[in-house]
Amino acid sequence: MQPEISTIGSLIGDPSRARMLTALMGGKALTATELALEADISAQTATSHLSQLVSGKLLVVRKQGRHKYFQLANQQVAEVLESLLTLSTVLLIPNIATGPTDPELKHARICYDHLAGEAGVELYDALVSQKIIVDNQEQTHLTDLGRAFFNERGFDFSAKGRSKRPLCKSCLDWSERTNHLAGRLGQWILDDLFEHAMVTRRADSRAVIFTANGRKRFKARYGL
Amino acid sequence: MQPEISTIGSLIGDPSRARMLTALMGGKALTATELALEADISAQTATSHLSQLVSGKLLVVRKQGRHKYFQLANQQVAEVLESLLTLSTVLLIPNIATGPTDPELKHARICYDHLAGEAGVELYDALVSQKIIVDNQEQTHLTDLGRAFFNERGFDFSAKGRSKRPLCKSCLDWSERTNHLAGRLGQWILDDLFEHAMVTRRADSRAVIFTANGRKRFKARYGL
DNA sequence: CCGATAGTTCGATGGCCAACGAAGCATACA
DNA sequence: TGTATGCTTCGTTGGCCATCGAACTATCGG
Repeated sequence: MQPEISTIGSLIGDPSRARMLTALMGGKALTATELALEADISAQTATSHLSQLVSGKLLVVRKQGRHKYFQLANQQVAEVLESLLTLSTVLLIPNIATGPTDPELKHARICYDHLAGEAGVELYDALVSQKIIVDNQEQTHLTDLGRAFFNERGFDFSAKGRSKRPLCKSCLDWSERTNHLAGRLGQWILDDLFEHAMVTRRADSRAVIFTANGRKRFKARYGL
Repeated sequence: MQPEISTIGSLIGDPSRARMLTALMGGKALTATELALEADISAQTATSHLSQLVSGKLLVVRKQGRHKYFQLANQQVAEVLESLLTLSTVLLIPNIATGPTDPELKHARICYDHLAGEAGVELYDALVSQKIIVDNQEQTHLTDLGRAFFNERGFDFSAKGRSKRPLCKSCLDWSERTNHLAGRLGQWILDDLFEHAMVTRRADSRAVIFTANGRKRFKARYGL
């Protein structure tokens, strides 16, 4: 086998060791005592931690008289720590930039059988502000107004008993971090878009592409 | 405080969780059962691990009927795992590219008071192959031949009693990962190089620069 | 409704490991 | 040579946590 990532993870996973490692991120070599103070632990405990870090090859050590100087073993170790520090701040300030980098995917894509991405979120918001649907923490309901709205556009409410699948459901959008519409109604809308040639889709991609005037007709039909 | 890196580290630090996370590196969302199989643990244990990963924000979960689909929470998580995987292979196949990127520093630099970098390592190897010094695991000794060699070149062996500092010492080279010569003899050689104007040094840099014909004279004097 | 499958909760068990006191070794300095 | 300082080794203690059996809820497919 090989040095598992779990081994490295558990080395970083101890609070005292993590504090030592971040202290060493500055690039300067530090002595065992300095690192013990940094981590706020006794010298004995520090010795134990440091020998683990050295035999785990995260640190290298240099003996200089009665001092022992420790530093990060190489650039890769620094990179791991750097990415961990980045992640730890990202977890604090949620998603500045999330989701796919592909702009087409980000704009509109298929999520199982319904519309997701920016277009999906815009649609959802538009339906909410028109009081066609009501968003109520986890649950989404169709209003009477909404029932008329979709009846008008050809949705078959009589087929309802066929399945226990809910009519409306909100689905957390991966790239946008807000809701888009799932459920039978979400599926029907996507079908509707294909049927009226407002969108097409490329083989082997989840991206949904609006046709020439498709976006305009989409906005008109759903009140965006 | 904030999500400490040790928290993230310990989440990755468990072997079962690490296997789940690497399985999710493919980008596909996997169900709890699939991940349990992947990590070779029972469903109960998997539930426990997965809820930890979700509340630690390394994973996001989507409920789809009676299935739960897990995937990496965001790009940063993937980056952390990627850097860990890189590190774990680097630890296997030591240093393709280590040390300073600055070529001057890499080539020759001062390590405390002696010569390090490529030039330092070449010198050390040359002295070993000429049987001037003997490298013996951690300890380096000057041979009788070596004693004559350095006496000839002006090293003052009589000053020995002045200090307990060892005559010869090997020092692990940070960029090259092999030995170079430290100790009183290492110091003397560097002084020798400056004295005979084979090298110069720039203010504020540890880099050692060979002068016009300095490198040639260096090689000649020490048998490289 | 029934059986099957997916996932959960609870509790008990066992093992690992961080922490430090005490004592020891190594080095430096006067 | 003696004394302070830096680091280590040993053994003990205490707490945390991965694991799974048993029993439970939720969902699907008829």
